Amino acid sequence: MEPNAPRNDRPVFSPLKTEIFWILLSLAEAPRHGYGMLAWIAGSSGGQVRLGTGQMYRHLKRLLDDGRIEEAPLPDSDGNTDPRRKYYRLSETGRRHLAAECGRLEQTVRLTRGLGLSPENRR
Amino acid sequence: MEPNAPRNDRPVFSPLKTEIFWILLSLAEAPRHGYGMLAWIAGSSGGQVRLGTGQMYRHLKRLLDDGRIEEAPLPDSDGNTDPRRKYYRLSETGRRHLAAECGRLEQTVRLTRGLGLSPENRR
DNA sequence: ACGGCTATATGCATTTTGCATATAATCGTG
DNA sequence: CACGATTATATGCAAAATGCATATAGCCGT
Repeated sequence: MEPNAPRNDRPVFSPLKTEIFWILLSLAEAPRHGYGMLAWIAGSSGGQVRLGTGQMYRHLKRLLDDGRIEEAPLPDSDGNTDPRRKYYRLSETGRRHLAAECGRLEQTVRLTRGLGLSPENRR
Repeated sequence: MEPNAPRNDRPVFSPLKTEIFWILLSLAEAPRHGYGMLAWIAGSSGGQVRLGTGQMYRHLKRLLDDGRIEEAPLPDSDGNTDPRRKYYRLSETGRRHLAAECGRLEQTVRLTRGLGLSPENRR
């Protein structure tokens, strides 16, 4: 084994870091704009996933470049009031990546449980 | 809401980044040394979690300082051959943190599934 | 018209990463 | 027993990512 082997051969669907996972997840239900995603993530994660606005918008830029999200038209639900809002949605690739990561998380949980880690001692 | 609020009030059991999770997980079964942990992680994650030796030993140092792992005596299983080997085990805190994170992952998976992400389209 | 929230974006010091490399001990094989 | 391959821990450094402050500006109620 050569633990220092280069890692640039990363597949497209490499493991997602927590923040990216949640950003994609915040778009699973419906298109949102950045600030709305921040609020959704704060709420849905119970405040545990913490993202500043700086990180959010930088990640959005990269996810757009990667083709994992794409700009979406203003939904009807939006009163169309604020011209600053930019809506995004998952691309097909982004949705698959999210599903793949969820599968990975499931496997990880199974492995962890199998090693005797109980759901007690939470928090 | 103030999405740019400071985040230094992080609780002790903040979400673990993937690499740290796997490092702790590699100690759940039995004490190991750094290089052994690398091999275990590469195997158990199916090669998906990639850690170089540099990251590993720097993380170990930090986890020791944090009190989430502690040095352990050489186990009998080890032929006691190599004096370079340093064994580590989970501290009680580390084990709780690992269990907590596993619970968090479970919740995340449930939420994700609830949003209609199917386990298909894996990889 | 003022203050507070919504919304996107940039600046910058600090930290973290990826990867190469250093150092050294063990082990198998000729 | 000398050698090369592998095991094992550790450091160096350029590049990237992060935390947090700040800039900019539109909305909304009073």
